[in-house]
Amino acid sequence: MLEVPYIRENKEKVLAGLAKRNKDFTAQIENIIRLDDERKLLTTAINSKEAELKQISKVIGELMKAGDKEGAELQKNGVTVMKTFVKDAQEKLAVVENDLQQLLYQIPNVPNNIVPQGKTADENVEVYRWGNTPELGAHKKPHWELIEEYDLIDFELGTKITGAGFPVYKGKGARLQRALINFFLDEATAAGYREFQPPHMVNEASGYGTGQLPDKEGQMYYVGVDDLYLIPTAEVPLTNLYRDVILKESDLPVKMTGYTPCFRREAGSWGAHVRGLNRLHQFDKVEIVQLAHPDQSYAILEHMVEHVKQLLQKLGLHFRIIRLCGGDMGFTSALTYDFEAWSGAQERWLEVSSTSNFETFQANRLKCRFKNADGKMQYVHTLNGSALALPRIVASLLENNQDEHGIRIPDALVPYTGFDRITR
RNA sequence: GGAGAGGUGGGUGAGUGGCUGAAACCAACAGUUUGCUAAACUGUCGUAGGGGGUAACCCUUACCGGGGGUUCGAAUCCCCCCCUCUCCGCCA
Repeated sequence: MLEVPYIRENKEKVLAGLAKRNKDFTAQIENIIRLDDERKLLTTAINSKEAELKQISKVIGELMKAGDKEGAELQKNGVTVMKTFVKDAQEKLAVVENDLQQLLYQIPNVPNNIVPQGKTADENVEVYRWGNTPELGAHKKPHWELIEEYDLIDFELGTKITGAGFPVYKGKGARLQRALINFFLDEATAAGYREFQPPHMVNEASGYGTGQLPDKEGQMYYVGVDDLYLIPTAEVPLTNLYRDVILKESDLPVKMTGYTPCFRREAGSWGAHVRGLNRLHQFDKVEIVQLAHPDQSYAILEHMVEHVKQLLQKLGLHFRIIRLCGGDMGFTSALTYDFEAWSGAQERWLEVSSTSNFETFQANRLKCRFKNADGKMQYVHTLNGSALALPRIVASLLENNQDEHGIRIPDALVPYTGFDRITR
């Protein structure tokens, strides 16, 4: 959520930035400023009237103490009128504040200067590419065939016990999952991230904190009886660990990592390219999160990108990094890099990580601040990245490393799997 | 789920209708003293909103788990909810 004072002081800049999202926010921004003006006016009126009432109460208190009951009663004249005035003004203020809040919730984050102009994913900009397309020959198979051939994952069973999009990992398939999770967590902790095991369900306040709510409730599984949401990513519980927290400047940056399953309804997005592991309702992911000093957040974003880059290199996967254009970027993000691994048999790129700087957009909602050198409160910048999401990594590992005899496990992973090949 | 106790500032903890935004102590920060460390002393020590000032700052309102209510006036009384602790029940 953008801060109103920031909007007021940087109106043109905000509008110009938001224009990259291919929508004109002029009317909304003007409305926000108008409502804020109204808010200030009402507040001033209420404040002075309340000060008056408070003064009268004080006088009554003194008169009562002195035993002057009649004098006290006299003071009460006019109080009712004043109280009615205050009550009316407060009701108006509540409406104004609510309208303002609702409007603010609808304004996405302002894209950073280097975010490319563009409407769709086609206009994203590739900024880095590593490795080569694997030579697989004519016998290459997509991962859903390999999975069946080597009995690694069972989609039918998952459908039986739960539903489509909930796979059951079996034998070496299950072991590969565990290996990847441990590998990713070890790499993250070695890079200084503290490991957490957060809850897999969160309350409504947490949903608002990181920006899933309002608006995106359709994307989360909701447990109505207990009013809880299944997390769509570890970003939600991890970042919310610092909701309503005031940090010391010396605490920054806070580096967290955690493995969790992620639950996504993917309502409406079940089109093409969803076979096998390409899109699931439940998947595993290791996430890295940082709370950063605003002056350092973009340097830290680079570090995080570097970290993810190394993971993919250690796994030996052909991949590229793209900078998302304004039209493709998430609501809460100011700058996002997506990582795409090559899928050798599908012959297309699969998104395996999304690493973003949210600047103060989440921190404002979270009320996560630190005291700066001048003793002033300042919002932190929040950042996060997948490091990494498993299913598409598995898909691309299986496809890229296949030959007639089986599937080769990358060296970095062998200590974790305990085997270096998957065979029949 | 049932019964009881309780939720106050960074922490401990006082405070049952007005002089309490909140004692005291601890922690923290700044300074004085000191050969260093320590100790002692002095001072500062919440957040947010509104108004004023170039600014240091000043005035004002709100906030004592959350939300309502009673009252001229609520941390203090009443109602609802949430959470924590103890005992009981249930259970991995």
